[in-house]
Amino acid sequence: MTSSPGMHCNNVTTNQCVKSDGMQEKIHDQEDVGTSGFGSQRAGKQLWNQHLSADEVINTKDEDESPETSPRVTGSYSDFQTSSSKEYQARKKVMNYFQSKPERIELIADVLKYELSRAVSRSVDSIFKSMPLIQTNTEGNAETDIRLQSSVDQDELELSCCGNAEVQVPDVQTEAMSLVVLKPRLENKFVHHHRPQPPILFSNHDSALHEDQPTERIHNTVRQQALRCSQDACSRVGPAKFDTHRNSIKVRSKVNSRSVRSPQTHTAAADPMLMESLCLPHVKIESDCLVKTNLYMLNEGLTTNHLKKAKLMFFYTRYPSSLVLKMCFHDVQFSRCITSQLIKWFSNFREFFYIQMEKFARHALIEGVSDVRGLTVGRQSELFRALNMHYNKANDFQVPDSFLEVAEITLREFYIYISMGKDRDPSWKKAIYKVICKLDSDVPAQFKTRHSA
DNA sequence: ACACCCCCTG
DNA sequence: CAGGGGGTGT
Repeated sequence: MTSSPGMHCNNVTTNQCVKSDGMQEKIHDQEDVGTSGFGSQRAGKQLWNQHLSADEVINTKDEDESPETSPRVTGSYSDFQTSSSKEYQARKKVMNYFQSKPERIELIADVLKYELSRAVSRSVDSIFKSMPLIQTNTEGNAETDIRLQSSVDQDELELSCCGNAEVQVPDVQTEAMSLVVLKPRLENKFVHHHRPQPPILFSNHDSALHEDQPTERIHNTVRQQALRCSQDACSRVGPAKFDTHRNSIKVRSKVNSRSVRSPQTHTAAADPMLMESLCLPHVKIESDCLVKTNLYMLNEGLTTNHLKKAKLMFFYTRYPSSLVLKMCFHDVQFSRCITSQLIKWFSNFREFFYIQMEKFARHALIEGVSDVRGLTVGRQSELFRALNMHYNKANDFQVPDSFLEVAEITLREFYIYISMGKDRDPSWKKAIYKVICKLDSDVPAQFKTRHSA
């Protein structure tokens, strides 16, 4: 009962911060956009309380019923000091009284033990509840006051019971703050499109976090996440992926990936073994959820959504470089196998593309088209419909004009070569490929942002 | 040796 | 779309 509670508090708090930050990416599809911060906060608290053990529920109740230790909405640090001072004076009188009654010393000792135990429990809980709000909520609303008061309370506790005032909350807050602040701003490319851009729901976590998401929602969702993890995110990945050894590795690779955050590692913070050692049931649940969510966010395999995205990319690039692929699929843990698979996909796309071109070129020759200028590829053309059906089956993506131009050029190339009888050369298509590969255009940034990756 | 591509096949 | 063979370039 010396420094270990304080250390635990700190580690737990750090875990919580990393966790809430790490969860951000899959948050927004689970939140009602119209939910106010306060309402959301309340909902989160309710969910959070469902994780409390019976003892903790009792403590929470006591907290509400004990005015001398309960944080007040309108309270301030000076108020706290004043009340603390009064409390001390009162206790001093009581102690003086009991000094003359030795038989009651044991009783008062028990009472004090109970109070201390309760304060520790409540303080640990208050750290969890207050951290994200302390970081970023600059508005002096009631919620903030409550959280700050809890923080002060907790700080006081650690100063008195841990004897090591340097490790405390401010450092943890600073670290957590850095995680939030360092998150790169997302560019909202979609607003520039003249047509309601299809949501581009490509990948497993296409529901990426909106940049200016209120902290309350992040905070709140961490708790909801803890509840849902066994049904939702966890079900997206195979159960075999969660052995303890891999957990720490995957978490670290997540942090170090081209991901939201700074390259700093939080090994201790993300170490599930450490969190399990804390013997806090709700922390354990969230540690599992954190690990699984991280796995969930960094795919080890390509999904059908990745395939859809790749097909749409084909409208811009027929021969994507590895770099482009990595930029557009940075939610995937790249390996030789993944790269090969992506390359193979585009190879298959090209194959279909060229087959269609050859087919329609020959068809045009048979139909007696005598001038290449008569060969066009419009959006109403049969050729385009065939291509669109293959690469954009849902027809929810606005195919760029540049693709129509490339298709037209390709069709004419095939037509010319065939009409000249060059298709007798076994490698006659190579010359066409050489032309077409130079017609790639840049993949729009929206394919490279976290919204789509 | 390796990466990448095309072609063929199922 | 994936697997595999064969070709080409570095």
